[in-house]
Amino acid sequence: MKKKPGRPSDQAKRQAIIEAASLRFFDDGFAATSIEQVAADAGVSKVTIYNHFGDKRGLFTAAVERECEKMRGYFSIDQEQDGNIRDRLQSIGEGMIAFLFRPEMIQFERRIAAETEVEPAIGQAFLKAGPWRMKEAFSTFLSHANSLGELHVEDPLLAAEQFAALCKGMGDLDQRFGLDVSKTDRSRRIAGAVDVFLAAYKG
Amino acid sequence: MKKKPGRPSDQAKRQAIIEAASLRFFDDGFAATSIEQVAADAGVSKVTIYNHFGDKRGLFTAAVERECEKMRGYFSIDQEQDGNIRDRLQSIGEGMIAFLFRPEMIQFERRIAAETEVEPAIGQAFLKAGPWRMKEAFSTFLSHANSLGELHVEDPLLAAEQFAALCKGMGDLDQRFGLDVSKTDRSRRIAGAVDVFLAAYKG
DNA sequence: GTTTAACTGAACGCTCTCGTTCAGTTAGTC
DNA sequence: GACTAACTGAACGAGAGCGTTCAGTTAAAC
Repeated sequence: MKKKPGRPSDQAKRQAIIEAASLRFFDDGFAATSIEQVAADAGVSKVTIYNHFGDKRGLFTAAVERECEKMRGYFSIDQEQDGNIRDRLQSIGEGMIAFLFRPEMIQFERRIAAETEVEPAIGQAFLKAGPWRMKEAFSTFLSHANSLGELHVEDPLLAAEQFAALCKGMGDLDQRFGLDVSKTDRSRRIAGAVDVFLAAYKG
Repeated sequence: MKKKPGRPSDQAKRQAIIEAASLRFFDDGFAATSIEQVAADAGVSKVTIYNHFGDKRGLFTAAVERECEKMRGYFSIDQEQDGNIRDRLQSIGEGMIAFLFRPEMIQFERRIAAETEVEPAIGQAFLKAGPWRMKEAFSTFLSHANSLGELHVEDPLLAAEQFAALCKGMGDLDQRFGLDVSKTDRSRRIAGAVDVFLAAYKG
């Protein structure tokens, strides 16, 4: 199997390159990032990057994959929490917003959206790793609450979307277009989301 | 007042430049657009562009302003429609989504978001001309419905955000990341939005 | 030790676009 | 017609970054 002769490729270097590339790409953007800069950051020769990833797009794709991989770890909603349904919704909403409104996340989404134009697969990969995964996780939570009679939800996937959307409100727009959303604004939206959601779905 | 000697600057050319620049900038992006291309499109010399707008950013800013100006015309919600409140909400939701989910709008938002990083004022200008304006308009509609007793809304601005967010659901993400959202998906979300909204706010 | 292939550093060709310069033309005002 | 300033076309300088090449070094396998 592994009877490849010659010096083996250095996986630690490969990882260092992807790491450095992620930082640059998602901080500065695809066009504004130079391969030479990434090489310098990773402590590696430029040629090594081309050997590993072929070209700039190849490197970007690898960086996106790694970032999506990271993201997959984040979504898990405890099905068996205690506290009443109202409090649980509240805390789930807070967690979601805290996660989504981080500046790095906003920035990352901007980059992905921009590159989706030229490479639609990138957008899809992000959707699967992020939003859709979150929606699935939350909708199973809702199904569970439904079967316990705490909620009365007929379409858990739709309801999951609705709750997430209510929590964001128009705050995601403010964030994307450069404004900070204060803690109190976030709380107001989340509280309002819980109110509306329960008014519609209380069991 | 207007006693400027010499050949007057050609306002028709100026408009043609902005027009051409808008197309290129919002189709291809800021970096990918070359001044020479814009000059060719507008049937104008490159020097003329520099005389009018100083540099590339100046031209971009002018294009954004023009586009925001256009957008301001679009938001008006008839306060005195007939039909019950349910039908009116439905049709407002449909109008909103049809407007927001146009590919040109998605594209425009991507560009603005990208440039907001380097020029925060651009993001603010967009928010004021677009989302905030829409929110205002819809919230006065809600206030009106409230005073008629059709709805019971205590915080019209929050409720306006909620309705808009419910209509979008996660469809705006799908759009931004390269997927088409089908007519039926949109309708399902809008219908769901009306249901939830009325459950919470029916007078 | 020999072989094979990954890595390095530096240099190079290439292309692209911004922004400028300049001589010459054109469109209005006095 | 004289004046002034906007416009044109073409050329240029300058910088940046991609991707390649090459001679030389290093790390593993046999």
